[in-house]
Amino acid sequence: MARPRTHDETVRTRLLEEASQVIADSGAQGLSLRSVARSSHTTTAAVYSLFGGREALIQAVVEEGFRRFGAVLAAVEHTDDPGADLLALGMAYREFALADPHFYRVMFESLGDGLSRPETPASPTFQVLRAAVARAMGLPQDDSREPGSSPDLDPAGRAALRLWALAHGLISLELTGLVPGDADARRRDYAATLRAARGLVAG
Amino acid sequence: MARPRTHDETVRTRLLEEASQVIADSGAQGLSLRSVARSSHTTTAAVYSLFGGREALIQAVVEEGFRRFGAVLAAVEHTDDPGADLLALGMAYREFALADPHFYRVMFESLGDGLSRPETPASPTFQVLRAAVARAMGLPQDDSREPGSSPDLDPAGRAALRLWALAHGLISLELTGLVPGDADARRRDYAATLRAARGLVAG
DNA sequence: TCAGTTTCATGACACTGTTATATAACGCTG
DNA sequence: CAGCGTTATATAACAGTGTCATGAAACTGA
Repeated sequence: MARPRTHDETVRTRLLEEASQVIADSGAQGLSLRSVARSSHTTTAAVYSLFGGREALIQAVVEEGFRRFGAVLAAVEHTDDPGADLLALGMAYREFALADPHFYRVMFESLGDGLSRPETPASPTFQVLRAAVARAMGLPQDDSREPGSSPDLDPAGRAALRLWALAHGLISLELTGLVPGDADARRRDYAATLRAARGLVAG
Repeated sequence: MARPRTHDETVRTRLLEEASQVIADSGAQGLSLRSVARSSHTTTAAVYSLFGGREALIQAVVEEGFRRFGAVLAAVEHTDDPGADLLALGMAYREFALADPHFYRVMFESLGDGLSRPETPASPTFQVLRAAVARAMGLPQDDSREPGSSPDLDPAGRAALRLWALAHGLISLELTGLVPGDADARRRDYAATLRAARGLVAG
């Protein structure tokens, strides 16, 4: 027919929520525009006018995911022990990933689908980690160099990237089922590995 | 019609090769049974009788990939410097992943699609890494404990898993476009990070 | 030779993303 | 308030998809 009244919850929001749910449940692979449109009480045309297509809808979900992710990491409180704070950050990171594995995968492991990744080392989410590392290293918390002067990273940024890679790698292997042990053991090993990673922030 | 003569290259092999090509080019997402069947001069029914379906075909490609991967890693020569050997292994690992990013992704990042992962910490490919770590640590090269006695890892296995996670994490982030710098810089940083990871094999 | 099994071509089914068309609702301008 | 352009959305069609049932040809082993 034609354009019906917009409800309290706007169509765009409903589509985003339903799509997020499907992606969290079964990954981006299992996302069907038709079924998402149906459970949002609209049609696929809405997806095209509001987002641009299937890929763009997924991209919107990913961006929403990064907002949530940033909030989770930023909520980790600062104590007077920067090393402990860093570990807490790593545990929060892991918890987020394991809570919604499919979601985490879509956020971090897409590649080449034309998605523009909102999470670059310059992004706010990364800066939370970088600042925590800088505290632990006794360095200034904000990158003091000229903004945009160079794509390279300062020492704290480099260390943060290494820690990030380690955490992400462990979690990624764990999600793929390649890490042995039960859930508790894996959690302990993850924490122990992060603690053993002090050397990564030095070199 | 009916079953035509089997050619020199059997249908199964052709399907596997075409599927590998498509996956290397555009990932598992872009694999269409119909187009793979067409370029293999057969029909989709062959995929079902020879493999079992789309998912099973992908799984077969993954297994073939792990065979190639194992061969690449096993081909890294041993010198009298176990530390350098370990680094060389890491570089070979990275080279394999960057040569066919889609392929690497399909191998390591699937999760929950019902694929049974042939690459577990007990698998031969992992054992290549574990043995190299054991040499570098001055430990016996083969896991001397009762086989299957425990799902846990021995010290060399634990260290190997950590190094694996670090390498995989760095590569995964790099494939997603989250590591700054040009290709040379990224390669150097990767090597530097592996060298700095000595602490991971201690704790 | 002859049953039994495997391979695979054909065709149908339900489903997919995308797009063209048409129309209803909104936002603006006068 | 009237009119107009823009946007949102329903409908319907198109080409493509994975899967499966049917049946026939080719292998296999006794």
